[in-house]
Order: sequence, then C-alpha cells, then structure tokens
Amino acid sequence: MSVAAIPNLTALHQRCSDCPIRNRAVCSLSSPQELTELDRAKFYRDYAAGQEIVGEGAPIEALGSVVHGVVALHKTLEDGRRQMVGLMFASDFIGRPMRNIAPYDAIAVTDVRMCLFHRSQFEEILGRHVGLERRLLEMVLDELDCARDWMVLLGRKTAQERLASFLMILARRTSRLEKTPLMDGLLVEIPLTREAIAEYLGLTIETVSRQLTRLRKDGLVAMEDQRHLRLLNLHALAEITRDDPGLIEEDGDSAGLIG
Amino acid sequence: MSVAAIPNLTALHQRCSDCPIRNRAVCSLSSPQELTELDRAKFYRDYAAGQEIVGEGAPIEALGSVVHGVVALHKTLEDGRRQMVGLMFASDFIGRPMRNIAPYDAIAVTDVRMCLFHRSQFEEILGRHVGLERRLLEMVLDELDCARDWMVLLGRKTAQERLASFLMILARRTSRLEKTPLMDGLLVEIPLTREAIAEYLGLTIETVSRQLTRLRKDGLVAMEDQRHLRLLNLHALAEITRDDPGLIEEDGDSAGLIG
DNA sequence: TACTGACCTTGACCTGCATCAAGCGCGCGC
DNA sequence: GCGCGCGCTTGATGCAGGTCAAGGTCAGTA
Repeated sequence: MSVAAIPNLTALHQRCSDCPIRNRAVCSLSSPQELTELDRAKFYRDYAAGQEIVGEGAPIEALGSVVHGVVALHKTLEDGRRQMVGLMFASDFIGRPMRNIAPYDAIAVTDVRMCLFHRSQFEEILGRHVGLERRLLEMVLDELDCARDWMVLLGRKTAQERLASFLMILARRTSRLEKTPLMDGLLVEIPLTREAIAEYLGLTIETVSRQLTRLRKDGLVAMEDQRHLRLLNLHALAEITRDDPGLIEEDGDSAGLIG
Repeated sequence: MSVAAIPNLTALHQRCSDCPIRNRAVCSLSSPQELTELDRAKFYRDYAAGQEIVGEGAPIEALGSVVHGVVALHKTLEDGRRQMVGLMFASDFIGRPMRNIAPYDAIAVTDVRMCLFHRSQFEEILGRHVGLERRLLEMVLDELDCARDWMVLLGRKTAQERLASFLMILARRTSRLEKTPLMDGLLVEIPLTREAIAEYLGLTIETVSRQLTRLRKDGLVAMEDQRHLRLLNLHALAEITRDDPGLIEEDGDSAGLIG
C-alpha cells in the first residue's frame, strides 16, 4: 500500500530467511530462489502508532506485509462516519495488486513495521512466481471469509453479541499465538482503544463501554487494566456471540473476522 | 459449490467457446488449450428459483460460475437471523477452493444455470493453469472490495441510505449491462423479493417497504410494478447514499457491493 | 502540587428501526 | 366465481442503541 508522505525511519535490511513472518506471510510458499528475488526487492518501513500508512483515495505506490504491530483499515463516509473494514496483524498482507487507488485508509494502531514492495515491481514478480500468487489467493480467500462473518456481525447482531464476538476473536487469536488452550483464566490483550473497537463493531464508544461493563458485572470477564482482560466464563461468552459453534474455524487460519 | 441433494435437470453440454460468460468468468484468461481441458471437466446444472444450491456447513463438492440467473449467499445465526453476504450474477464464481465446508448457503434467487467443476479436479487444474489462478485472484480481490463497501453500509448507514445505496448499485449494474448511460428515466429490474432486499441490507422487510415508499413519495423513483423501478432523480438518490462520489468504481469491474 | 488532555465510564434523554398486527392485491387451484 | 396463500404495505407501539453531557482516572509536564 502507498507509503505515507511523512518521512519514516526506514529499518535496516533483514534477510528473509530470518524473518519472523516467513512461514505465514504471502511469501511462505516461495522457493529459496524466488525468496532471493523478493529479498532484493523488498524494503522495510516503520510507522508510529496513530500514523497513516495510506489514505483512502490515495494512489497505491507500495504494498506488503505487516512484520509486527497492528494496522486498521477504515472507510469513511462524507460526513465523517467511519467503519473499520480490516484489522491486520503480523503476516497479514495490505494493499491490492491490480488497482491504482486505495479504497480505504490504513492506520497504524500500534507501532508497526511493514515489509513493502513497489507496486509495479510486485505485480511483475507476481506474474512470474506461482507460489506467491497461490499464497496471495489463499490469504485473500481467508480475508473474504472473515469479511463475511463481519457482515453478519454488523447486519444482525446486537451490541452485546458484537462485543462478545469481538472478545472471542481476540481470545482465539491469543490462544493460537501463545499456544495456550482456549480456557477460562486466559489473559487477553486488547490492542485497540474503545474508539477503534467501536469502529470495528459499528457501534459508538459509549455503547462499547456500557456493554463491557455489563460483561464485567455479569462476571464473564474481568479487566486487569484498560487494555487487558481476563476471561472468566468462556462458555457463557461463546453462547452470547450466537455463532453456530459447529461452524467456527474448521480448516485454514481464517480466524473469524481477523484475517 | 456443493451440488444440492435434490436431483436437478442437468443441462446439455455447451462448448466453452460459445459460452455467454466466456469473457468475464474465471476462465476468461485461459488459453484455448486450457479451455479445452476445462470444457471436458465442466458440467452444467440448473436450479429453480428458491432452490438451495449448497447448505451452510455442508461439504463443498463442486464449485463454479453462474451462467445465468442470480444467486444469494447467506449466513444464519442459531436463532434464525439471516444476513446476505453475497449476491452473485452471471459470470460470478461461487465456492472457494482449499476449503472443505461451505461457510454460507447459496440459494437460487431466480432460475439459475451453473457451470460446475468437481472441487478436487478444479483445485488440481488451478495448480496448473496460471491464467485460471490469476483470474480467480482478480475476482476474489474485487469481491473483497465489495464486501468492504457492504460492511460500511451495514455498520454505519441509515435505512434510507442503505436502500438508496442498493438502488444505485442496481442502477449502475443495469446501465453497464445494457450499455445505457446512467441517467434519469432508466428502468431498473429488482431481481429480489422485499425479504431478500432486507437480508441484503440488514433491515426488516417492513423498513425496506417504508423506505421505498418514502423514496416514491419524495419523487426520486417510481414503481412500474413490484419488481421494476424507474429512476426519476438519480442525482438526489446518489446524494442520499452518502458515498463519496469520487471513490466510486475507478477501475476494474468491482461494482460496489455486487461482485 | 496542580494543570492538561487523552481516554474511558456513567447517566438522562431521544429516535430510528424492530416488532406486532391488520389489511390489500393478485395469481392460482378448484 | 370463490377461497387461499403469498408478497407487500401501512399503522401503532416499544426499545436498543445513539446523542448529549458530566465526571472520573491517569500519564505527562510544569
């Protein structure tokens, strides 16, 4: 996705073979040979929390993977109403080949490092590396599945159900990353402000706050601090989401909503 | 996507070279050679309006393109609340490779003909035909863009704005297909019942009906009959959607919401 | 210690849409 | 013709969540 106009610290070059997202990112199916080419073409760029990575409507100059940190994608209506349409974590790919204009803005939620390619160069490489194209297809398919779950949340769920769904998604992600079983007592980091959660869930920050209070009062969760939440009754929380438990995450790494 | 259990009329074989969606479907980048192979592997299947093409949670046995007709994809919550998550027209591709279970159900909205492949066979061919994979990637990227516009609609728009957005999408589609300029007086077919529109927009059918009445009373549209609507004030309708006019549909055929 | 601003919570009130209910128009079977 | 069911519209009512407003907590700074 396009590099922000604001000058950034450009990180030192790191070998792809040492890359922390090597096994999950868009390059994970690339052969050693292909990787050498990617290694030459790529460049790193760091963004501070809150910084814009690309603006809605701006030309797309670069695209690439989140190496670490969290990035939110938003769309904004004329009058300023904003809806988050993507929340990207390490190894997720941001930007889309074969399009000139960014259809959303991308904001660094935490400090972020991106591994980027110039768009034209990436597109050219994409045409030659079947592994790259295959992996990108897989990732976009997963993202589409996530987007559809998200649509159900936005179209049909109550505020309470939305918040519970959001927390379950974070909980599943945490348990996966920490290789901990998903169970009561799990401490979950919430990498978003209340405002960002509201933009994610299609609610206002007041409603988010109230629903969180309610979950607390009902004894389903406890807040360690503003950004850390302990699960006290996972089963009840899962019930609230109203998702069909049989349908959650069979295969692949498409983790309900978070791509 | 999986073939319904209900027996269907299987259409006579048609040559790919004569196919009405040849230039837009997933096979549109395939070489004549590749096309020959697809021609041998494909089979047609017809579905009557209202018939289920695949059920949410069912194994995916086949996938392929809509040859003609309209197909809606839905997700359903435990208690029966339903949200449409995709609306597919001729040349759109339904089903996703590399996944065993359908994450949504697909219902024929009108009479439908599908051009299908057995999943395992399609996946195998996909690995060999770069054109096929490339085109599928393009289509999925467009679909993802649509899904994100849809998320904004569901998360942030009022009932009035949602309906106006829906009508504008239909209008743009109609003008594109009929190669008519998008202007006042255009007659637009609405290929959905009020209930399906409601599922599309995350509303109830009563609200859809009321908002449509309102647009009628305000003189923005006129109903020729239940399923045909004439645009009387396109400019005003576009205003109501609250979409940023500069951002609508620059390149590609990603036509806001409808993939 | 006090001040400021960012972030969050809570309360009071209001409204847009859902819900519940009735009725209309039309095609279809008998 | 008549009755029936389906799809749609319209009206009355209720409530979930938005809006507006006040206040609390905490980190940073002076």
